[in-house]
Amino acid sequence: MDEFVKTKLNEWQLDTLLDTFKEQEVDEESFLLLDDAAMQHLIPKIGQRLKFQKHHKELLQAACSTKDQCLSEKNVETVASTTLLTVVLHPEFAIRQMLGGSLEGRSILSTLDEKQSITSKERKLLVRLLVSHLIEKHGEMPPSDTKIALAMALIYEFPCLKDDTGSSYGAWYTPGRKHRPATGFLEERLRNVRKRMRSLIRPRQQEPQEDHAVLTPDSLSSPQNIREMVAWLKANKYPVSEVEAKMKETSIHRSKWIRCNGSKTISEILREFPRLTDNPGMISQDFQQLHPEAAGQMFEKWPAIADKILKYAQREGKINVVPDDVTPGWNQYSGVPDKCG
DNA sequence: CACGCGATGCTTAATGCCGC
DNA sequence: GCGGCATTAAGCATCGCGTG
Repeated sequence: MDEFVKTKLNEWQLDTLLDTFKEQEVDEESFLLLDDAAMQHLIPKIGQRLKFQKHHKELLQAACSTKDQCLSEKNVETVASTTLLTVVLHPEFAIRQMLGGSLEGRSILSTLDEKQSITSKERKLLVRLLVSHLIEKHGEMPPSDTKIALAMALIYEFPCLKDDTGSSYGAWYTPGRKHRPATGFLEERLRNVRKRMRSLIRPRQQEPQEDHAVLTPDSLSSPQNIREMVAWLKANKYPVSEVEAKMKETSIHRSKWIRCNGSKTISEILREFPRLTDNPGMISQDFQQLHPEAAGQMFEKWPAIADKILKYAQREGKINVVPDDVTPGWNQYSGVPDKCG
């Protein structure tokens, strides 16, 4: 333990923790890197821990806001121990790595490096890439600390992206206060992503009957008939013509079943309807039944939208991996594009 | 009660698509 | 290429909920 840690603990009236910090060899560098898990380990008493967390957070924020001053004075060494932490604290927010993973990201990186500025179009793209990464790592509702960390990491990496708000990153993320919601490019993008996700899910959950109130194959069949057909389909792969006919008749039932109580995993779906994958054309037949007006477009645009669907499925935990190359013949997970393959 | 935070809805601007 | 239309995103305001 060094002088910095002693001073801080005394300052924060948490000197009873001195022994623990000394025992755990917490020095200035590791002090600044302490995360929630480490704090929990070091400070088992909740009251003390909360006080510590509060002061620790303030210290980090103060360090960041003074960073620019420090940089302008070329006092790099001072900066190293106080402001680099914002990036080190959240190693997943290595901005260059995050952007370097895509062609557009690399283009933005070179623009920022060369011109020290970006256009509004590039800024939007940058926000999309960062938020996509954020959602991938932390879900749709990342805590505000995480969003602050991302914004801080961004302006640390590219000081030209600083704004004239007090924090220098307020344009990218500003936590909510005084009855005002959080804002900033990152927050706004997150909000839009959430809005779109929910609008995709909600109508299906709320109005499954209304959607297909028209006469459709299985609206003409009794529930008993449907159950019988589903049971038959579980046990029989042949004759193919009969499988296709029964799959067609049960398409609406299947769609409702998949969507009821949230949604099903792919393995659940395939357990209930194994013919979806082992009989080519069944999924596209379902889609044709459910959305006849869009089936053609779906087929034509499949290569472009497959990747989006897979990424969404991965994020929702429906599948574990996303193949690099989604070809029209792909049917490893659900057989969705089997019309093509 | 004040505050932080997220949800929602609205307006406006930007962008994409399509037919000519 | 251009104009009209539809869709999407950004920005803002308001509301509700949980917490201290």
